[in-house]
Amino acid sequence: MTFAPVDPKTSIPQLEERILAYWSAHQIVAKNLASGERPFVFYEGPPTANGRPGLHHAISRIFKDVICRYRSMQGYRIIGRREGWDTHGLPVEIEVEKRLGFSGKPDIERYGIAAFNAQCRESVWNYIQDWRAFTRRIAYWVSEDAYITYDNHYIESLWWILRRLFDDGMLFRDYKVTMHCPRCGTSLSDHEVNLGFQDDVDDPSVWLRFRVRDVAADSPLAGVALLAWTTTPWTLPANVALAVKPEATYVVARHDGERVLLAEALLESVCGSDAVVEARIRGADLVGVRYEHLYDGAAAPGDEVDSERLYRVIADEYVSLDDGTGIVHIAPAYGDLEIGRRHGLPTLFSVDLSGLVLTELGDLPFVGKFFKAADPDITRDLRDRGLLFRSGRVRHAYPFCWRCGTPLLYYAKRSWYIRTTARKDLLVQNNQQIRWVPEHIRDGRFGNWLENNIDWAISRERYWGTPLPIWVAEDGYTECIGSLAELEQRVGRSLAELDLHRPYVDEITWDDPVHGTMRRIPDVADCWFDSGAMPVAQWHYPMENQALYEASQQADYICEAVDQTRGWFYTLHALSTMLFGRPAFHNVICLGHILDGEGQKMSKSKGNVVDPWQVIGEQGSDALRWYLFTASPPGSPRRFSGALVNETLRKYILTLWNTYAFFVTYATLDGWQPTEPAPAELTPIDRWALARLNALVRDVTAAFEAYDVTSGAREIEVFVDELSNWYVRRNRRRFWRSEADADKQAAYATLYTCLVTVVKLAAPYIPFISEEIYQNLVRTHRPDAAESVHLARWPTVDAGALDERLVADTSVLLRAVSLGRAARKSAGLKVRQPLQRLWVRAATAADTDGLRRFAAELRDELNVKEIGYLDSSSAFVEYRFRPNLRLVGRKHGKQVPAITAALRALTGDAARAVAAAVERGAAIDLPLADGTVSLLAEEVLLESSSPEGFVVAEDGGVLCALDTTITDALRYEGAARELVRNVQDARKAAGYAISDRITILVGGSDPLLDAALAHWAEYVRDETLADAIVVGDAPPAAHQFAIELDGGPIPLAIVRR
RNA sequence: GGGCGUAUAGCUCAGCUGGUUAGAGCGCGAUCCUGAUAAGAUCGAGGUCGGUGGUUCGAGUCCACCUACGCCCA
Repeated sequence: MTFAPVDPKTSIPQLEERILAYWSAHQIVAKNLASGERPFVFYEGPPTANGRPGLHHAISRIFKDVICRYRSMQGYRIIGRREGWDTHGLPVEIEVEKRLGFSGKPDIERYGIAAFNAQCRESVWNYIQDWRAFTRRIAYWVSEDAYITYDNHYIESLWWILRRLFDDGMLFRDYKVTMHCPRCGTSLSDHEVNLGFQDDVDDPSVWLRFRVRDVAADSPLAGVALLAWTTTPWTLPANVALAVKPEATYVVARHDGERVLLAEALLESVCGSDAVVEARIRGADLVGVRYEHLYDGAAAPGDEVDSERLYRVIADEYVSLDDGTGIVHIAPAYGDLEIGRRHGLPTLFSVDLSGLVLTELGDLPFVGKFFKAADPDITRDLRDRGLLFRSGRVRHAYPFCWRCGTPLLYYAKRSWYIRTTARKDLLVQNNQQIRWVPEHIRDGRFGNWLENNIDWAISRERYWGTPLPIWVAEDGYTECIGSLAELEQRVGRSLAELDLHRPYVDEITWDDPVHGTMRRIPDVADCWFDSGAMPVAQWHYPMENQALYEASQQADYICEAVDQTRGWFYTLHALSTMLFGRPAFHNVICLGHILDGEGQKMSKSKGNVVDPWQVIGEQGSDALRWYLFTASPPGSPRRFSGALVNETLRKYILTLWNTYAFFVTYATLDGWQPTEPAPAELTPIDRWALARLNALVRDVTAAFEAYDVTSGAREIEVFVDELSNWYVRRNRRRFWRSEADADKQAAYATLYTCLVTVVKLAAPYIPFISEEIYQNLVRTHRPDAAESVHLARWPTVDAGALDERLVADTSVLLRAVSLGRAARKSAGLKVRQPLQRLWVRAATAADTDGLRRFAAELRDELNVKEIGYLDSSSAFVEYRFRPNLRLVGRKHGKQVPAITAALRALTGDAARAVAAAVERGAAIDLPLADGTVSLLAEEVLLESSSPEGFVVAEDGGVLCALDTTITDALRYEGAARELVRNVQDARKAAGYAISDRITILVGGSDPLLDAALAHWAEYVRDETLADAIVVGDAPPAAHQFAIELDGGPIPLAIVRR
């Protein structure tokens, strides 16, 4: 058995294609999806496939994927790991309308709903091939056994849900304010409204008197007029109440001989400075005060109006004191519906759906006029009746129909609601059981949304959606149908062939013996209802799949972008709470949006949309995945650029790849087998690697358990860097050696264990490279091992291998190495020049002991012969002291500045004595201006500085001092090493094989070179595989070069034997 | 207008319950090391930690207000 050779320069995207082929040939995806025992429930939030998949789809898909893969490797069986497609809704309709050149609902009706919906159904699949290919290429592993929201089975489950809500009294009909175009006769979506906002619209601005009535003659309110302000006089007949702010102060003010009531804060802006305040009243105390209404509004047919509730003052937080009078005219029909519902107010109308003032208002001059045209008449009428306090004009923003330019009406229409407010407490309570990543969503954006919960309006006057299964008779008798069987029972025939969409469902009617003909209401459901109901509907529950549904009632994990807080996250949560009283999901990762390199939102119109296919083609899926996992925490918005993905590729993916390639190269040369018994003896650095590795397993597992995908990946990244740049670099010679001893076995076994384990940890993140490395390292030698790294078990921590002290010691060592290099740099001494001695000291005695353990590594890395350890007994060290603020600050508080100054002032013998005490762990007494303070050893931080005559570098309590004296012997050795390096370079340049033996020809004379060769010839021969070093001219086949030591260039040559 | 979030080096990001001289990677310049590496090391330039005020012996960190941007809602 041998490892397959590894090309260090392999094309990663091509490698990924090969892995895809492997997965497909061996049905790895299917095996993975079917694997596992304990259930782990995942819900796929369904995207709409009517556009090409973009980067933002990539990120949510891979964040879904990574958790499912992790759980799967832990032996969980993932339920619900399947595609889902959101197929209904306005975006789909608009897409089709655009293609057909339509400009509104009348066009659709003329075209025919059946034909239109057929187009919608088709349009949804336009990009499905792109989606499937994309999903496969980024290795998002889901079953193609998709749930589809337009499917009859899916819709039937939705009907079951609606029926349950209806039976519980949770589905009800009420008004809803919509933006209505009186010319087109249709509601506009928010999106359409936004298209037609105009700034600077000229409108009337009128202040009105509402006279107080039914108060005692001695009340301060007797004879007072409430002042209210409006820019829509046409809504005045629909007035049902006046609202004040509960905690605001209102005043009765005498102004121009009359007494008016308004908010104190707005008195001056409305009445000027000469008004006299007669009384002050809190807003809350005005509640219930009755006033004389201006016109009799009209109730809608069938509405019962409770006249007791009409024309009174109410108090509501919604009232603002920014403009107007602090008293707000409330007309629920035309915009104030929410406040009306909060206070149980009736709804009255003043204009109809064509925008004409209702004839029901009686004998008034503006009846029958268009609402905007009625404004001047109404103003004049009120002035004539002495009810107009003041009038003027105002310029503000107002919405117009984007199609025809007609001013829009806010208009309360009949609509169907789910009574979520009835379960508000439970919604809030259940939210507390959910782990949100990032955490702030729970009590922030999502929590606030629940706190301010309003009933969910689920009906839409549209075509392509789930038809609401509500049938109504002329007399208002209403039935909600909960299944196809129920409907069949009503009509008395099979409906097996019925498409559960408009217009076919609309054609289903029956005669109720008591109430007459039952007809379906024309509305369809809000498409968010479709997706929020997926836990039930994806299994066609309760008609089918009871077991599957039972097993997946609550998701362990879901993931979408943050814009879903009021979308899918809410609808899932609301329906689960309404139907079953429990949250729908336990853990949720809420992703931030992807921005372009400049921090701008990616949008087609800006042309800054990055095509994920291009990135994948250039750098591969793994690089893209790793970048998206590590670049920033999932909840933050992230800037994206291809350059950063490339950096990920170079810094991480290729480092891992090259470490692996190094291992395979030498293991193959040596014929090393992973099946060989584990070596009995490990060196400290081997034990370090394994301790680090096991700490990594522990930490990455903990990160995954906390759904902290990013931290886990960053930990792996640090480990791979240390493995490559410390373990492998330090141990290269152990792998090169020709003899196969226990030490070499230990190095192979250690590196092998590290690679195999890290690849398993990385597998959920970067499934392709992990698979490639796993296959070659494991499967080549152990055919009984799992067929894929994704079918392998997640690594467990070997507690016996953990060693915090060893890991800490190594990190001190790495710092000392770095400082030693810095010292060499500042002395201008190459590492190649050996030096006699390095003095070190660390912040604590324990750290210094750690350095002692790794003295050999330190000598080798810094090329010194000896290491000396400094302490207070060394006369040539100077000390500085600082308080350990974390401890001293808590204990001594305000004395900190004095203590800091006193410590800093210590010099000479006093300093030496303190240093000695601290090193012994003894307390010290520090004299201050106002007495003596006793400090414990750990409360004093010790720094040593500049011994004379040494080159020093210091950081974080670690000090390195280099003895820079270069004796002749050291000089010769340095020259010999210089020669070796130059010969090695020349070998490489000449293209010789690693094992080729050579002769070195010295073409000149140099005293230093001669002396170096006199002492170090054998060393040079060994290192360079030279059989001989001779003086002489280069033969024709030789490779010529030159080196410079002390003097001028010395010509040299090598020749292969 | 309201809610939530973000703001730290040219770029991408760390910075734990307040504590010592604010860090890393990339990029730039210089030097070095290297027979796994598209790599690595050291040094340098680059920061009023978005702004103002406050609490504290001590604020990037806590509080208030403000600014810019993003998302959601109105």
